[in-house]
Amino acid sequence: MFVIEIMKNRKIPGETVRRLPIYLRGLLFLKEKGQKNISSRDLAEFVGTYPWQIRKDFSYFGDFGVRGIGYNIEKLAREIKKILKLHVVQKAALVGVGNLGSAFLTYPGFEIYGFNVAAAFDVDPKKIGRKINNVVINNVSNIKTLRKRKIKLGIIAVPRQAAQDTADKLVKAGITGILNFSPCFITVPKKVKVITIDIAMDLARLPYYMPAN
Amino acid sequence: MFVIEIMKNRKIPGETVRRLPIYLRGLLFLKEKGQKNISSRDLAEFVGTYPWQIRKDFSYFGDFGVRGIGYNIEKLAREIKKILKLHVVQKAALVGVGNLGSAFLTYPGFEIYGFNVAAAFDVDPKKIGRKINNVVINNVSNIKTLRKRKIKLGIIAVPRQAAQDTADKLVKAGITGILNFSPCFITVPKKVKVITIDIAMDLARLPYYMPAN
DNA sequence: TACGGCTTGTGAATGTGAACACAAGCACTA
DNA sequence: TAGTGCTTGTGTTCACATTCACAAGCCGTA
Repeated sequence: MFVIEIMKNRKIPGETVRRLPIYLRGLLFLKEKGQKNISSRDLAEFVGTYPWQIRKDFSYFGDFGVRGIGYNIEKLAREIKKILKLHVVQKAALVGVGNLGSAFLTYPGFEIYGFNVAAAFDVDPKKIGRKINNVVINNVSNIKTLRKRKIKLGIIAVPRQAAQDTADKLVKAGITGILNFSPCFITVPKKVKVITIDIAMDLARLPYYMPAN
Repeated sequence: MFVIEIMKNRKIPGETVRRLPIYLRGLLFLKEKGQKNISSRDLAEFVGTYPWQIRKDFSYFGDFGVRGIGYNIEKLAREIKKILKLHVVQKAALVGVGNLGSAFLTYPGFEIYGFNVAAAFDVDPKKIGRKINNVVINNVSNIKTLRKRKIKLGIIAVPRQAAQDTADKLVKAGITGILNFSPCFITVPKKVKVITIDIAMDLARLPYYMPAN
């Protein structure tokens, strides 16, 4: 039997994928500070988890560390970016330029992951044509242009009652990933991945954990 | 042996608590529409989960349904609110009135869960004194007034480098629950519950699930 | 009161992820 | 080359969450 393990072919836990951006965020910060290497113990403390969790997570993708030394910060960040497909600039389209939507157009946090909010849409004629952070707000009827522009990522920040319709339009325009900020469940074809963030909903489970007085 | 089960005394899975606001959101919507009862099957389809999941989740807290009929929407919503301690108005304080923070002050979604953003703080003298949605923006140095006002819930929307300091101040002011929008891990005493939402981070795991082309 | 149709509530089985504990392996020193 | 100190990578164990399958129970009807 001459079996050579070319690739680690195990199934990746969803929880591991969820944590990768957390690690990346921490690593990029540490790299900025000029640090070269870090042990799983120190990284764990920094990002708020446990060393074994970190080592296990990385072990699904390859041997990124050096025994006795730890992980090379720059190399590890590069590897995670590759896994998450963030090694190329990811263009995203925003639909709904209300208070929340506007905030996203100027939000500085997207950049570190290599995101670029490259298009914005709204239905309000008063907003259309205006420019926020160098992005011109377009009429929603032009969503279909996303296909030509090869934008695959959509951000929904419209009122709830318009969310499903917006999702349908985005899917028709060739979007395959949606970040949904509307407080509702939306239905999409299986090939499209949706992540919903309901801001109030996360707040809503906080009191449960708080002492009565 | 005359043992009467007064309360269901089992340990509640964290995942169940995480889902309760989802159910509540759906139920309040259906109630608005005038619907009286709903089966676990229909509710599951509406909120994007499975009937057995819903039944199991509720079973930790009591017998809320009626066999053969389903759940009374109004009663169930009331029960969930009680479990989540949302049956009384929960006042929250916002720290950081930038683009994102301003959006929260006008965000309509908090209301349905019974939240009231009752105070806002910033460091920028230009913003202090201004009023957004009937809330006067206060100097951060006045955070300590939260204790007197019995506000127990804090929302952090400041730049990353100020996040930990803000959290410390909130804790000192008696806050016991924090919703953190800054893209970093913050350390607090064990009695304080923190939920961190990093908007870009959720976006960051989307490309992983998207087809290469 | 008995029966049929329907839906809940839940023990048990299955699946998934977290935590552990330790062998493997690198750097450095002598 | 052998030894020491340190940190990774991972098989195994343990804990938690999902899914199943079905008995229990309500309602309407006759």
